[in-house]
Amino acid sequence: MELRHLKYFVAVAEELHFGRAAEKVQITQPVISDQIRRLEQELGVKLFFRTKRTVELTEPGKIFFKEAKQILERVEKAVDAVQKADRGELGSLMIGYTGPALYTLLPKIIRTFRDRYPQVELVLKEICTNEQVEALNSGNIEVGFLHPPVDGEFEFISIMTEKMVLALPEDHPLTTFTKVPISKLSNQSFILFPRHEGLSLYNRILLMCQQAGFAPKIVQEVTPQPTMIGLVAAGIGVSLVSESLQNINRPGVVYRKLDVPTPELELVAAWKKEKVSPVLPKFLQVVTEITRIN
Amino acid sequence: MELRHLKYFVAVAEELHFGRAAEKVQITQPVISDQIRRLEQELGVKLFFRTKRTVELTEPGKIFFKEAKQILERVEKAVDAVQKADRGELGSLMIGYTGPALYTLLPKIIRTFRDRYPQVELVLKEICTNEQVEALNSGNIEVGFLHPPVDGEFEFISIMTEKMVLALPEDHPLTTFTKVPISKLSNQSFILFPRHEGLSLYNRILLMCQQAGFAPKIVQEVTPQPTMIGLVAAGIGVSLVSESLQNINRPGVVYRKLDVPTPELELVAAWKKEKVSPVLPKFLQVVTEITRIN
DNA sequence: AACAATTAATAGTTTTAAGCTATTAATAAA
DNA sequence: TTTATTAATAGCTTAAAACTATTAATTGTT
Repeated sequence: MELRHLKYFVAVAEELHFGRAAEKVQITQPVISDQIRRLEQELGVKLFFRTKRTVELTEPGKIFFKEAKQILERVEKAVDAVQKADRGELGSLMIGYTGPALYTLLPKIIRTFRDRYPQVELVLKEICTNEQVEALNSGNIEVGFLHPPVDGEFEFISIMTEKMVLALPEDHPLTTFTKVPISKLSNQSFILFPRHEGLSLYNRILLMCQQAGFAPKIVQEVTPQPTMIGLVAAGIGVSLVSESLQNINRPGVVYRKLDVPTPELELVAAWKKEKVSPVLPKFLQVVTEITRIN
Repeated sequence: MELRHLKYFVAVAEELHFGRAAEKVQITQPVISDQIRRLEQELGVKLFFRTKRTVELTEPGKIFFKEAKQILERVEKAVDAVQKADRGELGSLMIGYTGPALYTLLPKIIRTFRDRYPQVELVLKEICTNEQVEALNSGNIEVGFLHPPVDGEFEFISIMTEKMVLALPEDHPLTTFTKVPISKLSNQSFILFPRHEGLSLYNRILLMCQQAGFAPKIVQEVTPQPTMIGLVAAGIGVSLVSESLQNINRPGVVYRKLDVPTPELELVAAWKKEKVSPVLPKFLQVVTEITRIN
């Protein structure tokens, strides 16, 4: 049995006339007669009562009619779905991101993409840069919002570059400075993110301190950044965070620039050139648009 | 696109290997390669990434895989359904019946059939004998439980024959008789069913009275029988009902035989020989069984 | 590095069956 | 009785499904 048989059968069942049914499906009448006969033979079931003049569905025929129509509809839908999927308008996309992405452009990108392609399911995973690299390589995510530098062959769109700012408890003596001299930090307790969460940035921060002549006294390594400034507010120490974190209004915390250039945190969208799913280009298009506007 | 393409596609998607897939669907490997290529071309969508050595589903391919599997399942179910319907194990049956059928064997017949063929929907309609004849002719019902004689070409199974009994209010003077002499009924108020509800029986009752030398004084013509004996209980009059009605225990009503032979009410299952649906023979089989047991 | 094994694709052929035209047989309507 | 309608049949053509044999590319092994 093939879809053709179902198509012809439905046509005859609808018209109850072999000639008109044949016309409807664009073939000649003897073909329809023959194909219905074969279908009945294969099923072992008489689908029509027919004389030389009249055609009528049998009871089993009526049952099969309902089924056949639904199957043909289903097939149409399947074809539509696979073609939509091919155009990237249906399917799913695994996305990795870091905290800083979440506090800047990612929400807007997600919202815009959702509006434009509602049939694509976006699966979001907050994971750090080097785990994103692994996930991209293994195919666990298709695109990552992460912080260079990274090893491996990736394509990039640069989203933004952020400076770091000093987060202080509001009653801290250093809040009197508009730009805090870095030398004043030599005796401060530091709250930083764990080293493995951002090796490059971590090292650049240490380097900055080293060049100012001291090694920072790190009392806590935590993540994510909202937790870091929570500890700052609690008076545990000071912290260096990306400037976009100021978008979150956290009582008890005050932000100050340093008097030296700080390490910069670049956010990029990264993906593997090979095995790009149809959804990805549509997503990157949105990323580009949103990045350009901001 | 034909079901064949879906079948081959699903095989390749499951095996991710053209050779093994070919084996699975019992054809040779080049055929599968060719058919998948044609399918992709018709859809306009690449379903597999493939090298000379490896096969992998694309994202649209994964979408289509889910759909295709479900469609094939649906087809199997449809084939099963139409074959079940052909054996009379699935479908529906319109049944007509009169009141007396309902108080005797019909419930047991229905229950037995339901247990045996749970996928057949029984549609029951309480209609009088001559309306059943029309319904049988027009195809509105396929089988009727009715009371002969009827005009027209029908097949029959005789279910049972009932005598009539006199229904009396419990405080009625005639209750003193074990067998009530018919002559005593000449002055009684009669509650009977409407003439058109059972022309033959009605006439036979009148004839019985006439032979006893009187015409019954009919004060109410109502239906169904439970309503009739309700009126008897209320003291409106006496009634002649089928003896099976005694199965319903109605306080305030007492039943007595007459001293003459009463008209007999035969209950039969009747159907048209032409256009018998596959369900009907299965139903009639149950009717025969239940009738034989009782 | 060379060789063997694996595997999807290609080429060429056979077979199946889909589909066509012409006609027939049966039935209903005029 | 005649005419029109309509499903089925017969015979033929064409399309495509499926086969065998082979190739080309890739992976793994010696």
